[in-house]
Amino acid sequence: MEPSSLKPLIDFFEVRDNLSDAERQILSSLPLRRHVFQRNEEMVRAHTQPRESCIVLKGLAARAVYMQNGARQLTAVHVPGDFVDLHAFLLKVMDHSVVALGECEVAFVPHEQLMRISQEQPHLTRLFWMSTVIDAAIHRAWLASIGRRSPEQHIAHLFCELYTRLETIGFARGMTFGFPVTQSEVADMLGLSLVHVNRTIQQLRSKYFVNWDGTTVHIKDFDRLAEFSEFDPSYLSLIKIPR
Amino acid sequence: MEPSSLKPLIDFFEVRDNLSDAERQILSSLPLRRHVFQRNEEMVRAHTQPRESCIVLKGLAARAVYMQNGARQLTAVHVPGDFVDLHAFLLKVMDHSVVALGECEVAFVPHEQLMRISQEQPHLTRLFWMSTVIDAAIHRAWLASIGRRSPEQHIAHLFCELYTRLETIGFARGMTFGFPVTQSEVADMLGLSLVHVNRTIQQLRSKYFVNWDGTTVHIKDFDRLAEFSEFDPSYLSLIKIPR
DNA sequence: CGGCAAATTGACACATCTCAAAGCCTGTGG
DNA sequence: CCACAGGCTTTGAGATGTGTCAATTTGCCG
Repeated sequence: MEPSSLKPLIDFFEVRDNLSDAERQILSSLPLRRHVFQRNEEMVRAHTQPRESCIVLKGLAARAVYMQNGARQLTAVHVPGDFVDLHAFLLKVMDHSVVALGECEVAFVPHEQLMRISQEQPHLTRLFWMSTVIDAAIHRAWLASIGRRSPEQHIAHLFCELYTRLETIGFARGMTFGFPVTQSEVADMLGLSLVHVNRTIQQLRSKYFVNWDGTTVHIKDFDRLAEFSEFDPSYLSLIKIPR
Repeated sequence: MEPSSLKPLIDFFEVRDNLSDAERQILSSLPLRRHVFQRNEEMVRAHTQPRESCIVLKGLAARAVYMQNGARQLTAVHVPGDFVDLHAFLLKVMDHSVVALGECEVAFVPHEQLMRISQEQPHLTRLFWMSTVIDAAIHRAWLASIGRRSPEQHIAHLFCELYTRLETIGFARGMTFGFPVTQSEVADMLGLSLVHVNRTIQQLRSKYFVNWDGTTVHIKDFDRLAEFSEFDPSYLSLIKIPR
């Protein structure tokens, strides 16, 4: 098997707009520095000033904001094809960290390359821009979840989101996807305690047709889960429109 | 007094990077449709497909996500100079609404203008992009607040954020700023109930050197408030760096 | 003065956290 | 192959935090 490719990134864009051959070519020939991170390793560190931005190729990553007492809040999960750290290109100084959830392979792209594209490729630039704007939409959906959904609904919504995003790029089949995450990490996504997450997951297992054994999520009835959690995928911008 | 100008938008950019005369000129000559919204009016509606994006000129606006039962979560507050709805330019379909908090004057810019800039002005495009990426950073800060800060810290953090942002564009002086907002609206920002917000505010008033009479926030000791709420303004990218 | 909208209070139910102890599973060394 | 260590998951119990409901009070405006 050849090394993980940028195909999921290209899929990410092509689900939402058309790419020209030239654009596909530019993306495919980006000089990449590949790296595999182990569970919990920081691939981008808060307060640093990165000179490259990373794309998830395989596995999962998450954005994390740390508090002084060591607590943290995860603010998004990223799947293969996500240009996770594009934010750094504009922010210059990171406001948060990006950590690996389970083993995670990423590709780093130098900012000079992004700058070149931003100078010469308006359409591709807009697609990059779109990717960060979708990240913001995901943050808003998470804010709604944490602020106004019950813990049960929140987890259900999270699973619907991840399944949908993974399915879009061909990384989920048969209502199943890999989610090698600790309950404590889910607690950091939900802003709850480990113990409460544990109890909530037990309720979900018994009531709402989802199962998660710590490694794999299996959704037994997606529609029911989506209805229960008020999941509406439109915030993921899964429509092909000229951008 | 002439009508509210785009000066705060230009200030927003110039705090973070240098603008050329040509760029300032392009911004100043954008064709604008001005409109004043009353408290609680929706200036951008979720699920619609706007053909223009709006900039706050005066007053405050907020992003809102609505749930089926009528509850809502506010995900950000916007101040004069914020190009609030730039997201619509890339998203095409809105995932959320933008509502006026108190009386709010905005300027709408047609997407054709933004498209023209994105085709011809790479640097200005990056600044627009930066503005949306800062919005995402604000969402992350709010996620951390709602998930990992106490209600008291959360409100304190919110006041620090707003004071800092307003001060930056010259809309706050003497540790005071206008915040003509209802406790119920603050509850929608914090993801809490009205009653709990009321009690929390009373605690803040007595303990933490802040006052808010429903119209104006007065911060008696900013440093103490910032320390208490772990406010670190770096997520607002207030540094002048070439972008 | 009368009428509202918003702020405040009180009482009580329910949700969530913390602490601490068990139970489970897996990899390793003997 | 078994015992044990370490990391997760699960449970229990009691302390706090938050929500809900309903009544009161306050402030502003016609």
